[in-house]
Amino acid sequence: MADTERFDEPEDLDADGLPGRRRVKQQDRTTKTRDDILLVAREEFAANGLSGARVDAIAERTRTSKRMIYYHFGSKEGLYLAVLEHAYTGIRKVEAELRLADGDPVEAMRRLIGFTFDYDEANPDFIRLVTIENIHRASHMRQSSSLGRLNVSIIDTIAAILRRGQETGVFRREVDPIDLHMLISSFCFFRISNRHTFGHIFGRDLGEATMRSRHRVLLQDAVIALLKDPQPGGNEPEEA
Amino acid sequence: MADTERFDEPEDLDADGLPGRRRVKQQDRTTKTRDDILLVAREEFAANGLSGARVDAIAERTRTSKRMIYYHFGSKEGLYLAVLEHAYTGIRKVEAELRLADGDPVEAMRRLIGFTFDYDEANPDFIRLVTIENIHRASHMRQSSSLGRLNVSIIDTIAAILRRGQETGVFRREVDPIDLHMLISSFCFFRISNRHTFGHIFGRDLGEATMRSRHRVLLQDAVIALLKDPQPGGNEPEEA
DNA sequence: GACTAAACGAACCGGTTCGTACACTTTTAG
DNA sequence: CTAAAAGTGTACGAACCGGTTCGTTTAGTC
Repeated sequence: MADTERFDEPEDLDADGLPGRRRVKQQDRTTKTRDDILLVAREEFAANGLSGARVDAIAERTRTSKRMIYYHFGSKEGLYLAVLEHAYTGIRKVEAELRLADGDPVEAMRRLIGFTFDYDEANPDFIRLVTIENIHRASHMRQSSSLGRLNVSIIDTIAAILRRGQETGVFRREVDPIDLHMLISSFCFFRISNRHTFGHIFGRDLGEATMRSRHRVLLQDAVIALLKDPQPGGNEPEEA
Repeated sequence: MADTERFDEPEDLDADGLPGRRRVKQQDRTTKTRDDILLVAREEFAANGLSGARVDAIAERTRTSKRMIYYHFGSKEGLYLAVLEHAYTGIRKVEAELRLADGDPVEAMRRLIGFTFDYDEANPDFIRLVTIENIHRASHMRQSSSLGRLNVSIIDTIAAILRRGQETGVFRREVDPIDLHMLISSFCFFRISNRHTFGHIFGRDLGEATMRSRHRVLLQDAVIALLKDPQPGGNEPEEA
């Protein structure tokens, strides 16, 4: 016993009054080990998917052993979930640091789009993890309490920019912030997630720098054009 | 022998001069068997990914046996590739039937977007297969000769609409047709591919009908607004 | 009816993979 | 200092799974 039931969080912040200065070192080392495993596991899961990933392969590339993976994370799925949570926590933290409340709404919106674009570009592993989780119909994500708690500040940021733009009069169309976030995200995400099939079919390397900057501006322009457009959505005639 | 090297296409159109009318029935049955396997395999692969899919599971749900899968397709990967080719052939065929050359460019563009939107919505399994193939970095796709031959008529269609719009003067911006296709596709694709994670995080059911039609119009409006917009792409100031 | 080749089924094999038992060391608490 | 608790490595088991072997049935040909 004491072998199982260890995973799922540190939980050992000296409960009693005494400081337990000694414990810090151990705690520190444990965190290091966990993080080391987490990093390698992220790569492995991102590269091969959940069932494609090999626990042994992860263990080999870690400075610890497979035994430790099960000690800390309980199971392959437990490890996967931890990786997923870790990745999401990462982006949420960065998103929360966005400070775009002031200044020209158009410029702020361009910035925000540029940020999302760059983040996805810089974090293909995160994109892959999300993709994989979708293949599994977000079933692991749903089991996670920590992922449920995370609030998504980027929506508030978008909403704020939108409101200011409407007050100023530059944005003449009302758009749901989440819808807009989806419009932005989808393009940024797709560029990374589908780069291989899309690139192959159309004979393009989506990683190329010139294309990257062209796409970045394209998305920004499209969103701005949409927001400035007064037209409340035209009808298309039904099937001829 | 004669056991391997059977897969990869019918190839048995009576080589000699004799008609071989009888053969038709047999050929027919073979096609039925193959298609039966292909259908079940598509579901299994779409549901569980390449390594997650179980050949035994596919065999069980087929009216034939595992033996037949290997008889017809050679290997698990061979089967997967066949499924992928089949799926791509499907959409290419439908795309080629689009007739949008005439009429109002704006209306034609709305139609085209609506078509892509609806196709993705109606074929989640296809979306999943593409997703899975991207996880594997399109490595199987690259091995396929049949997928290389397929030309993508939708790009020509887009280009034609764009040209007409520019001639008419309604479209004031020049956009690369493939870029535009990507902008359209990404949104339609994302709505399906990421519906689970996105839905969970934002507490939304992306399958809901009201949201579906709202998103459909949103994308159409965004693209049209972009195309009408004369501005050749504004700069965003660098990091403050 | 005799013959051939394709279509098929059951049982099986060998390698892989997740997870664990056991034995051992290190750290922390009293 | 001592005992409990936490951390660690090795080696292995049991299930699983892709792929094959071998033999049988069916369809078509002469």
